[in-house]
Amino acid sequence: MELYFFNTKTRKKELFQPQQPPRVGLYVCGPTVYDYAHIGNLRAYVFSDILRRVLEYNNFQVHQVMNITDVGHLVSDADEGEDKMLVGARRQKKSPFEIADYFTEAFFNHTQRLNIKDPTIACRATDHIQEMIDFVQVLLDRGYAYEISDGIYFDISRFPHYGKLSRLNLEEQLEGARVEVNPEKKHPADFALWRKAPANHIMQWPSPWGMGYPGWHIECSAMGLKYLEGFFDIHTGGVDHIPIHHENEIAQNWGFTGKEVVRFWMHSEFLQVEGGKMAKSLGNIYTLEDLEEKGFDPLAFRYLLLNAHYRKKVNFTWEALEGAQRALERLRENFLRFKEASPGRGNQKGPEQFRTEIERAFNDDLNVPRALALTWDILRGEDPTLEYYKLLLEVDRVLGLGLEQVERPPVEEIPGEIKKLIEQREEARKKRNWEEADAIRDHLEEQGIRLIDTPQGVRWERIKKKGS
RNA sequence: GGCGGCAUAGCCAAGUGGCUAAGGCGGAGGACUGCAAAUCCUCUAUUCCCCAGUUCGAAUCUGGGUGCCGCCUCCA
Repeated sequence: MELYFFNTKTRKKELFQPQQPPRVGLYVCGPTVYDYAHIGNLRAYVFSDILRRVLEYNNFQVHQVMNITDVGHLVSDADEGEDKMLVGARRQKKSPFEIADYFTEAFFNHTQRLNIKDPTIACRATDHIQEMIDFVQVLLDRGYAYEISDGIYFDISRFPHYGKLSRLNLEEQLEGARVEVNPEKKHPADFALWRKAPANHIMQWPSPWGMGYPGWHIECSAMGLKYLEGFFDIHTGGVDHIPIHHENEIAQNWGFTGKEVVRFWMHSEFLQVEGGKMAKSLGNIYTLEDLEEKGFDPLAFRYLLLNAHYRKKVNFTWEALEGAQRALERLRENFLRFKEASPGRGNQKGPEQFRTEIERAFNDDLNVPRALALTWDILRGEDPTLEYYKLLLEVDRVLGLGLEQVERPPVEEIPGEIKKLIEQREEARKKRNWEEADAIRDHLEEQGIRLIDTPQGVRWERIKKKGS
C-alpha cells in the first residue's frame, strides 16, 4: 500500500519512497540533556516512534539515528549567553559530563516507559568533536564559512535557499529582531559553527582555531551524515526547529555536500497545557514522573497523544488524561475478551476490511486517531475470534500500547484476614443483614480490595486505594 | 512590527466539496444486583465561531469579521 507523509518542505502530502528500499534512513532530532524531558518534549518522540513503527509496519528496515546533545548550547546568539550545560552543572554541583550522563539515562528511562523504541544509533555530540571540526574545516575550505574573533560562522549569503523551509522573508524578520547582532558577523542570520571558548569555559576542545566548542546545529549534520551514510530519507523534529535549527542544517549540509541531503522533513506540533503554552513561569511544565505521582500510567499519556494527529496542537488537561487512562483500561479489558475468546456479538466487516482500513489510516500521514477509532470498532462490536485477536496485536505494533503484555492479574492467594472478612460478609448477606455486609464491603474498598458479586459467587480484585 | 496555525457536543478529538458529521471520556436511561460496584446494551452535535459569497450540493472552497494559540530567543 502506498505511504504518504506531509513534507514540511513542500507543505504537501507526498508519496514516500526511500532512496534504497527497503532501508529507510531516519534522523530524529534528540534531546539536549541538561534537564528532565517534559511531556511536551516527549510528544515529539512519541511522534517519531509512531512514524518509525508505521515504516516498519510497511516492511521497511528503519535505521534510526538520534543525537544526544551533551555539549553546551548558548542561550542566545550574543556573547553574554549562558551555556545550558554549565547552568545545569552549576545547579547540580556536578561536572557537565555527569549531568549529561544522568539526564541521558533519565531520558531513555522515560521514553522506554512510553514504549518508544530505542534508536538504532544514539550518538553523543561530545563523542564526535573531531567529525564536527572536520565538517567546519570543509565549510571554511569551500568558502561557506568565515572566522571572526569569537568563532567560525556560516555565511548564509553563500546559500541562496536560506529560509525556504520556514518560508521566512529574512529582511522582514530582521525588522523585528529581538536579539543583539554581533557586529562582526557579515549577516545577522549567520550562525556559529564553532565557538572559541573563554579560558573558564568547562567544556572545550582543541581545534585548528584554538580551544573551543561546537555550535549548535552542527552535531546533527555531522553525525547524521556519518551514520546515515550521506542521505536522510526522513528528518524529524518539533515545529520550533523549522525556522532556525533545520534551516541552518540545510544550509551547512549544502555547503558540505553541495546538495540537499534530506528528502522528507517532518515536524510534530506542540503540546499545550490548558489551551496555552507550557512555561516555567506558569508552573505547568510536567514530567512523566509528575503524571505518575498522580497515579497515571505512562501509557495513558501515550494514548492521549495517539488520540490526536501529530500536526495538530494537542491540549493537555488533567481531565483529558483521566479520560485517556480510563479509555486505555477499557481498551485492555476489551482486548482480553479477544485473548480469551469469550463470545461476542456479530459483525459486518471482516478482519481483512478492518486491516485494510487501518493500514490506510496509518499510511495517510499517520492518521492514528482514525486507526484508533477503527480499533474501537473491532473491540466493541466484533466477534472475539483468533483472527481479530491477531489483527489487534498487529495494529498494536504501531500503537505501542503493549497489548501483548496485557493479561489478567494472576489469581493471588487471598490474605487470610481478607478472606475471613469476605466470608463474614457472605454470612451477613445470607442473613439479609445488609448493613453489616455493606460495611465490610466499604471497609475492604478502603483497603484497596474491590468485591465483584457475580452469579457464580464473589470475585475480588485489587484497585488503587481511594484518594491516592 | 513581520510570519504562520487553529476554531467540530461538557472534555479530548477525527473528518477538508456529496452516504445518517468517526472514536474515546463524561452524562442520561436500561439490563444485572438486596442495594451498589464492575460489566453489558441504548441514547447523547438537524449541525461544525459569526456574516456574506461560489456551487445542484460546504464543517470542508473564497472574502470579511471575531476569538484563541504559536513562531520570529540554542523551547519538542
